[in-house]
Amino acid sequence: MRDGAKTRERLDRAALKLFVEKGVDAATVRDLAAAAEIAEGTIYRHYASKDDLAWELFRRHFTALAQELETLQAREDTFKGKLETMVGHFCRFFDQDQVLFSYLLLSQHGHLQRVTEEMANPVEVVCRVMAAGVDQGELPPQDPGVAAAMVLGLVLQVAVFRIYGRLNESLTGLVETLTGAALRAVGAVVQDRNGTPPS
Amino acid sequence: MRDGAKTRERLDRAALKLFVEKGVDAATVRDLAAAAEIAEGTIYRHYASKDDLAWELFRRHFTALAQELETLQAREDTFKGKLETMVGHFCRFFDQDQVLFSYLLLSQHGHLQRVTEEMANPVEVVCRVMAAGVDQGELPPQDPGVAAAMVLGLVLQVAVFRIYGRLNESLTGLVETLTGAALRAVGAVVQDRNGTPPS
Amino acid sequence: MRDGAKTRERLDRAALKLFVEKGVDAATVRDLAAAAEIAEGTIYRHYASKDDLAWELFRRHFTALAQELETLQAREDTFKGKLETMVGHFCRFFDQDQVLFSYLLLSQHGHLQRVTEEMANPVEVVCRVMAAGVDQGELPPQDPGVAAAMVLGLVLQVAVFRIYGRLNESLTGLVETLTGAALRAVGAVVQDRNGTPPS
Amino acid sequence: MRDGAKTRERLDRAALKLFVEKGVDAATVRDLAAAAEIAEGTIYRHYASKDDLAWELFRRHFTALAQELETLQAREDTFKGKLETMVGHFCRFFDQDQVLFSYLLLSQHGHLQRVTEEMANPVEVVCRVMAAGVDQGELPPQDPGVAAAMVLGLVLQVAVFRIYGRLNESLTGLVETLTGAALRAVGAVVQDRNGTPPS
DNA sequence: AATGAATGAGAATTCATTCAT
DNA sequence: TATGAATGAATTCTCATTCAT
Repeated sequence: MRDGAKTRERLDRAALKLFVEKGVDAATVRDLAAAAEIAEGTIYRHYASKDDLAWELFRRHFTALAQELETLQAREDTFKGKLETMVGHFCRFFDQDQVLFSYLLLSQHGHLQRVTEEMANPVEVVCRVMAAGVDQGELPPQDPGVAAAMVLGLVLQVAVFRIYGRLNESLTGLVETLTGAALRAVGAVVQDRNGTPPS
Repeated sequence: MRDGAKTRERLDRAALKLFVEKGVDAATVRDLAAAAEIAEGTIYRHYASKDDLAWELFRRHFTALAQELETLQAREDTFKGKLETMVGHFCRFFDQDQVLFSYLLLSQHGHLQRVTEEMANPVEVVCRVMAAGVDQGELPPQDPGVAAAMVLGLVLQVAVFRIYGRLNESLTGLVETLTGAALRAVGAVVQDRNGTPPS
Repeated sequence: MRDGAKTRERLDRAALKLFVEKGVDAATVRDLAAAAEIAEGTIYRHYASKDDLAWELFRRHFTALAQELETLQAREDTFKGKLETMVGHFCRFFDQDQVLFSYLLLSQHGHLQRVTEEMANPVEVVCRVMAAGVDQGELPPQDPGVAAAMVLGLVLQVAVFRIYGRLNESLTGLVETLTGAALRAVGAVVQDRNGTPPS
Repeated sequence: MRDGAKTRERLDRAALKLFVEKGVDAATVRDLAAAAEIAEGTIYRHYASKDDLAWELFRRHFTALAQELETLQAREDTFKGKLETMVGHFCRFFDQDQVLFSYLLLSQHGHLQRVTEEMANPVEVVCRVMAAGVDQGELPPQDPGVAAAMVLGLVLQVAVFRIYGRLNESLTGLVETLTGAALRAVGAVVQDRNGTPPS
């Protein structure tokens, strides 16, 4: 029982790492077992299949991220507050567990078809925040979907640049920059470049 | 003698389509041959391997896109002009050949490791435009890499939303919105939401 | 768990037999698996490739033969003794395991390029015995390489005739004939046809 | 007609060379066409199949060699004369066209099954000369098959050593050595090492 | 006769999964 | 639970041969 949990934890981390390094398809069960230092057959004590492992890792953290974003944005009253806290969370998440963040980011296209409407979904959270911002008049009238895409892309592409070594700063250090840029992009503020509102 | 060029054209289109639909790994050589209505062996008269086909398709259009962007931005004198023309090109490209655009967008993570410095690279073009904008004082001082990531992400994520059906408008119809958002994000203009400069 | 050693043994014997019957190239992996009564994939748990299997089978027994010849010749003091014991060994080897002997004999040209200087080599053993015979004055002055070739050819071609059904006697029954002929060929004895030294 | 003959000649030489270098199975039709500087399809204007080409090259020269040996030995009256002329022919053949000789020598095991009794066969010629030598009392009583094998092996293995670089002399230079060794091996002479009969 | 693109059967190999221990 | 040898279906790739030009 104890051991089972530890074994599974080792497997999960090893899988995350290999899936990011080589891609889900290219990482073989043999690779996974070797990296987790367990036997190949043991994987099937914990997951029904390799695909199930990949999906389960995605689903688990994808929904967890959605729930975290949901909780955080709900605490804030203003659109600006919600956006700031969400951008901040993305950045901290990236810095705290780049492997996991990269997995969600890079493997999403292989999993998105299986994501159902019922599942907690970070993209939906962002969309809803945008729609609310427009509804509340905190944002100029616009397609909330477009706004969500722009904000999400703005942050995630910086993560991609970081992953590929085009950028070396921590994302946490860029929170203000990104938040400011996002707010300006969606027209939430008309202000100078630094993201600080005019006094 | 049979016409090799036409055969290859059929193969290229079929491969692009299948690679986008199922992913490079999941699309089998058998699938490709069936979709292109050629024999499996014929594929190997045109490409050394399935991977070579996937890579060659990526490389060819990735560098072509870079060259197009380069040509277009060079025609413009101002940062704003360069950005507008680049965003416009992305949007038109998407609307004209969504399959090809999707291939470049979704398969990039499987190919980026093989991209060398010598290759024409759309990301580099955007980065250089940003750096020049900062140098010329058209943009507030900032990390050009971060700026490039933000602009690129802003546009590409809208394309992703479009691909996954979250958005239904043509990207061409969003050119002004995206350009305005991008300009504001990097601090190139201080203005209202619509991207029209204050009179 | 299943017994890997037995599986491998079955595979080795089946491969040896098929390789001799049809040749390495003509024997398919499917043939091998069927003959060994294992699955095709199982072959790759024991050898990296069909070629590796063929080479490993060659290498293993080629060096073993060299070591046996070396041990045997070292026990003898005279050139004549060394030659007799080596010819005897070849003949007994043939009679005891014609499949294995045939494999070494018939497949050699496909493997000889991979034989390195470091590997124990039966041909080298024979060459060294010839050189020593000349050095010790037990043999008239002559090129030891030519002498080795003649002795080796004399014995091996009889094996070839046996394999192709031109001869039906056991090689063991020909040991004295072959030894005598070999000794006379290299000028080690001047005597009558039967290999018995003049009294 | 003219051209056809030249094309075929180029193909034959290229095939011989490649078959020796890589083996019949490993040499592809593409290789052959490239080496002969003709199109792949052209090969089938001259031979029904790759196997037919390999076999035809073997058969043609195998039987030619048999006929030459037959003619030469028939000119000689004594066993010794016959053996000398045959050994001489093998050696000259080797020196004049090593590629062709090597092809016959190294590819024989892949073709011997198709050799019929009716075909002129160099091995048979040697066997018949041996049998006649025993019948005429020029040779001590012995199995002519064994004698033929020994003589043949003695000469051919020297050729093998030459092919693999263990020997550097021309075979023609070894004719006397080989003839003497062969005669002594089969008991045709009782004499010194040099192959010169006692005066 | 010659060409070389296209074919497709068949080969080697991979690898997720099963199962005896 | 854990192991890792064995499985075999599926995959990639090869290459002798065909055939339209």
